[in-house]
Amino acid sequence: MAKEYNFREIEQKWHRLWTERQTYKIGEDESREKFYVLNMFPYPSGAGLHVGHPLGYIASDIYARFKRQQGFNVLNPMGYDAYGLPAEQYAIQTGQHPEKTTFANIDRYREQLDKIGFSFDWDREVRTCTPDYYRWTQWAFQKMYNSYFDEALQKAQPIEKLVEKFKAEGTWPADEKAQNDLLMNHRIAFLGETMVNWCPKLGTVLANDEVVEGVSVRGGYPVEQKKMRQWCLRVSAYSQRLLDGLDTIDWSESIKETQKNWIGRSEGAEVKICLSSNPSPEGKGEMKKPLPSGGGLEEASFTIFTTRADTMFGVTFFVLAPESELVDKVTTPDQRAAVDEYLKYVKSRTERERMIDHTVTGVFSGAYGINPITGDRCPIYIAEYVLAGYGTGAIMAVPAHDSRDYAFAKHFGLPIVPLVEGADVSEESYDAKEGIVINSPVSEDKSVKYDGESLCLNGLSIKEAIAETKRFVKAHNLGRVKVNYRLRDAIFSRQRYWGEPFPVYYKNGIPTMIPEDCLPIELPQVEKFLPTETGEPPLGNAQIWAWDEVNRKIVDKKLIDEKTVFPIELYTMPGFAGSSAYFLRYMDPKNDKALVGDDVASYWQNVDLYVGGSEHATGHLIYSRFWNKFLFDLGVSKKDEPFQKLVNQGMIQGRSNFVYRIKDTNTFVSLGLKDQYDVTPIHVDVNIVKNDVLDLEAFKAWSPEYATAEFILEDGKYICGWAIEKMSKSMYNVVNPDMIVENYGADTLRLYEMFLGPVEQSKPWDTNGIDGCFRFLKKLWALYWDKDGNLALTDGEPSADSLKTLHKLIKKVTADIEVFSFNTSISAFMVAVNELGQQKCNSRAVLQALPVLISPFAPHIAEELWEAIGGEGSVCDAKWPQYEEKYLVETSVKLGVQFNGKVRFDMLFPADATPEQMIELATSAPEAARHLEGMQIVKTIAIPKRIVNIVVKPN
RNA sequence: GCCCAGAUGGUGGAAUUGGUAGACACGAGGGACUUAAAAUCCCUUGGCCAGUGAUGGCCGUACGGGUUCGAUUCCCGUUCCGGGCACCA
Repeated sequence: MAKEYNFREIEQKWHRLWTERQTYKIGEDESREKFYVLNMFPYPSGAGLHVGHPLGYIASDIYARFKRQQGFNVLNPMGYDAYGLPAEQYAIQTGQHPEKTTFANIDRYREQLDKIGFSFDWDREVRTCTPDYYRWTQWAFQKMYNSYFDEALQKAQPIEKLVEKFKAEGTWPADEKAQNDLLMNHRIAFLGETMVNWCPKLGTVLANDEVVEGVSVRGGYPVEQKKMRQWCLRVSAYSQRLLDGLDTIDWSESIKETQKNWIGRSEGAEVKICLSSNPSPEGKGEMKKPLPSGGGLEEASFTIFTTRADTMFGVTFFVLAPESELVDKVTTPDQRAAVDEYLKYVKSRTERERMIDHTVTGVFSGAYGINPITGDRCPIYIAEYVLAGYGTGAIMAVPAHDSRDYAFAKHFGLPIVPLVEGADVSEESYDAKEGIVINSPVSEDKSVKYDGESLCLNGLSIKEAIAETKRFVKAHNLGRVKVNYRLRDAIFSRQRYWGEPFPVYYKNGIPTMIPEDCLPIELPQVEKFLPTETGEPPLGNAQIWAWDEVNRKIVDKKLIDEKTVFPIELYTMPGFAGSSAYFLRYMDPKNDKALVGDDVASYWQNVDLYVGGSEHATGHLIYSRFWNKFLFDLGVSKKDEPFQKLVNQGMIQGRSNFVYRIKDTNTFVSLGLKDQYDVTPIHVDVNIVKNDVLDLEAFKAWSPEYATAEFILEDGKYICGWAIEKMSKSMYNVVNPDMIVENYGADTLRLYEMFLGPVEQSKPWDTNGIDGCFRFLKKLWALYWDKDGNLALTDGEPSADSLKTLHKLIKKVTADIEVFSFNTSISAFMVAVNELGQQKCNSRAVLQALPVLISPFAPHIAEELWEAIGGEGSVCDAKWPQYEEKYLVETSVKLGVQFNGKVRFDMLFPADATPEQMIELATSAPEAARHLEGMQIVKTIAIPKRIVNIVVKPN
């Protein structure tokens, strides 16, 4: 009896031995080069792992094991993102305390992860909800509170430096409240009264990336705008560095693009527009003199932002955002009623309506502004298509070259002046930034002179015209060059229970940091942790939640006297707080003196390879880059960018199966025959379907409703229909990795997840092909044993074929792992194992290399074989083999010969043939003679080692 | 609307980055072993045409053009699917 591949026994054995021997425990080792592999850690949700979760973990584990075998000291940790909305929502849905569910879920995750055989160093596990971890989240927050962003240095600085600066400038106020307000405008973590995304259903505010199309990402509940006092992080200060950093890291173009869009840098000009003091439409020419400077100007002017400075000559009106403070100032008495009515209308519209419905609305303010370049007097409108939150909340409208301005001008019958040669603006605007400028100015007297110079852009390209206008505006003090970013500050408070408490108390309303050495401030136990629609924070229910300044501890709220005992912040931090610097904590998870020790941080530097989903592009991946840059400014983190290379694993979609019930019966008809009946498709659990064939007995047992089901079969089988859908319980298409491990083993699961296709690509989970991977492992296994179950290796000289197979494999796999092409590596293994089987190879020299090569993919079987052949230690530490070219040399090269691209045949050339010899051989070959008959050779081309082309034409 | 990525057999996907398209796997069909099943092994498998056959020919990488001796690959245009941003001036 040949020895059977008993994966259960093997996998259990090695899980035990790995734990006993601490195979995956690693430390800092200066003698070896470090490599840091990291997965985005999971939210321990209640449903447990499905087959989509391990995809990225398997990919990174393969790479980590590979790097380790290449001699690197590899850090490959895992932990849990346990605070935040998902964990809390699950607790709420199941009516349990989040602490209980979170820890139960973590245990379940751990159990599932352990079955798959990852090389995680579990001694380094972090959980964001444990006090020894979130102590450093609170610590970082306090550092941010005590820092400001120095624009000139482009880095964070201690807030004291800013105080010094204000004092030196003489702008430091005497009043403590004013001092506090002033600093609050500069702190990186600050308390701000801003419009926030308020989600009543979730009972909390949300960050911009947590809201899509006016509804919450989590749950899909409506979100409204509300002015609230909230903690914020000044992420926007880092806009330029976040943008610049993208050029230094190895991320996919699409995710960099997403971040660039999100940061939304636009370079433009701010131009000061004076109000026309002349109420009559005949007020022309009044500004044909340099702008007055100083006194009185502020009241009579506003500033617009534009990226198209070249279009100053085409301005025919100005527009203010309805929320702009200017609206009130400019509105004339006779337009007051109309404006008020319009503002009322705008207010009645939800964010969502405004986003979806783009009909043109607006109202004339009654006021006029003077275009400083042409001196023209243009009406000022108020319209909701201009946003208060971006730029200055005011624009100059150029209908000829902006589609929104165009629509507005058409609607209100305003003039449209084209400025680009050949642009036809009779039907639509010409928005492209290409062309030659005209009408700028139309005539010389339409351009205002400043210090004897007037602007003329005619004949310039648009690009040149933008630059020239910016220069002019700057030179004559009409405005300034300005860069705007779309990226907004992150709202950092949540009116929720399950998050890090803020280490802050309020002393007479002024936020004050709890001393650093008193951290962490632990989350208090409360009975009622549910959020409220009104936004009352659950921490308000905590009784022991006041700060005693003298005794430096948390005390009962009843003791609050506003003298030495003060209320503590009731909000908690959002989910992204804990996930923003966890990669640093893994380096030194047990350090109770620092987030990470300086030596340790210097050794591990940053993450070399980060693997996770692209859905975090505008959330976690922005926040953690920001957070890390801040810590870098502090000197805690050693690299400006936290994640050098990023691989985005694709989503695993569900593949649902359907049965077809004939209407009003309990009879089900197979896929191929369903069109002959009136049927209703019904989702059926994919776990009772194999290769789209329904297990009839299992189906009857699945639900009492189907116990008496009858079937119309085709070829004796019931074939199910299928569709690709989201993997979800309600579609009955969730595949649990435990079942795969149970039936095929972890090694097969690992192989199959990788074999499914490129890691980066989204694809449906389709168990149909899993047998192929299982068969491969059985064949690999069979190479090592003879009929009696004894090791079949011999020490004889391996055959040239076997050596070639082996070295081809080493070459291919080494190259493929390096570029994350795991599906093609596995294909190469399958080819190699088939070849070795056919060669009846039992040479030790060849077969001892295979366990090493396969171990990143299938570590359990690799360990077992490695042990069986007497390998030393764990296969994890076995040296990755090198291939040798000499075994790969072809004795002859098979080449295609083409005649005029139409006729071709294969022939063998000697490997060392020169191009000339190849041509000679090709043209004199008997096969060639047939094709060359009656033909004239026009041209011969020899591509070294590849192909000979002979171009012919009829004689 | 703007930006990014993509489209290859019945299916998942390969293709040394311009050089024999369809590796590998699944599924399907045929065969061997077996009382039978499972397991295992072997053969066929992009389409069409001709031939008893070995084989030969034509078409074929979403569609239409182009560059090239040669294009799945490069260029231009079109269609479709996915992702991001979106009254961002």
